[in-house]
Amino acid sequence: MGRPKNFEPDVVVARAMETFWTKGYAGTSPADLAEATGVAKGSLYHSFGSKRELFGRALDLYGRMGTELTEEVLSRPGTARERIRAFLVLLVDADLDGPVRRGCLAQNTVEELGGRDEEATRAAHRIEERMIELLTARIERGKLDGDVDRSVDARAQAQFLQNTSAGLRVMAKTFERPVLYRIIDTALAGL
Amino acid sequence: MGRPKNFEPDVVVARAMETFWTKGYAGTSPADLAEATGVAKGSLYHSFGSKRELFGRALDLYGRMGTELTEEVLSRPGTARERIRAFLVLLVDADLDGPVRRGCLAQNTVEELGGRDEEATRAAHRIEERMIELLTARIERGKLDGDVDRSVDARAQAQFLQNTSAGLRVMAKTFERPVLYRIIDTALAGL
DNA sequence: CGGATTCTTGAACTTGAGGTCTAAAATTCG
DNA sequence: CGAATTTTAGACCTCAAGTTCAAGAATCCG
Repeated sequence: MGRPKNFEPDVVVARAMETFWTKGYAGTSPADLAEATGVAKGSLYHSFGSKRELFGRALDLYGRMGTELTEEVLSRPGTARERIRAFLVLLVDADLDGPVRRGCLAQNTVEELGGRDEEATRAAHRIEERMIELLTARIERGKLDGDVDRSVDARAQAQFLQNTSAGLRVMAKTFERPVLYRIIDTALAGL
Repeated sequence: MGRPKNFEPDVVVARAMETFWTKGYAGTSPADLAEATGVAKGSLYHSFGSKRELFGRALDLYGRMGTELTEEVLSRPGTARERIRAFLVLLVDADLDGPVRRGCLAQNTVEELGGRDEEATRAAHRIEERMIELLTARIERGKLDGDVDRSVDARAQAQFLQNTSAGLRVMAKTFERPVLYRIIDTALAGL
């Protein structure tokens, strides 16, 4: 029944994600996507409908990958504080070690499309909310483990840490590593 | 000699700034600028050279206005902590009370043009550095006044606070006021 | 007043983005 | 094998962004 697709949709979405992440939504042209994915423009439109839809899939994938990575990093052995530091350091390092400092796709989306694309903005917001959940859970566990003081408001701390992370991902675009590391140290003083 | 301009360049730059701030660099077309400033496209090009150059002037103005406002807010009577809280609250309120949540122009510029426009990125970065200077100075003064503990590393705190501010301006695009205020409270715990 | 000079403006031009369409190619099923 | 069905590549279309320009308007100087 018909000719089979010549590409793996998941791979195409992943490559599209990389491109959007690096060049931004508006900054990515259909031609860019065709080149990045190795699939011709016509086929992309046939399979994904529009640039905007493909972006939606890419953002979705980004959220799932990010959540997964975060869970993984936070659940490794150590105190809440150690694990959260590792998490923040990872974000900074990932940005600074890459060829371009691209920050966080969800955040970039809010910045670029905020106010102009309700759905994309909400999707990005949900990703941020989920990060707060994961941080909250890790802090709660720290309380049970005894490495976090009982008086700490886990949710408030988590929101604060998400804010710190958001700041870092912007700051990482122009500031150098020692400054960013020092910010992490200062931010963790309250845990 | 020659026909006089029939507009005030400073006013045009200020209006252009508002437009870039609200719609982003790429999102602002020459037609938008003509409409916002009341000056015909051709005249704008005659006077300012290009969209990019006009943006440069706008960003410059933004930096000066921001610096001025910050100095003003930080120098009013009160402890360092009170003044810095007022400063952060002001940023959040300004964003949430406006018709659109536009964040910080300097930061938006880094997000949008980072990596693609070296000069704009550097200009925006200088604005952020200048904020750190102002915060550092205010904390140092707090130490002299006796309302900040001598053991505090003023510069590290200032960098951390700039990071918090950067985070808030992104978070303010999708999170609600109580969350943002709580983040401010948590961030100020170290002062 | 005439001319030199500088400004104003709408129209015209160029380019590339975003998207559609089609003819050819590939594959499965009967 | 051939019919039916789907994918593919890229030519093609439309539209707006960003810029330039030619023609006219206002001012100063002699």
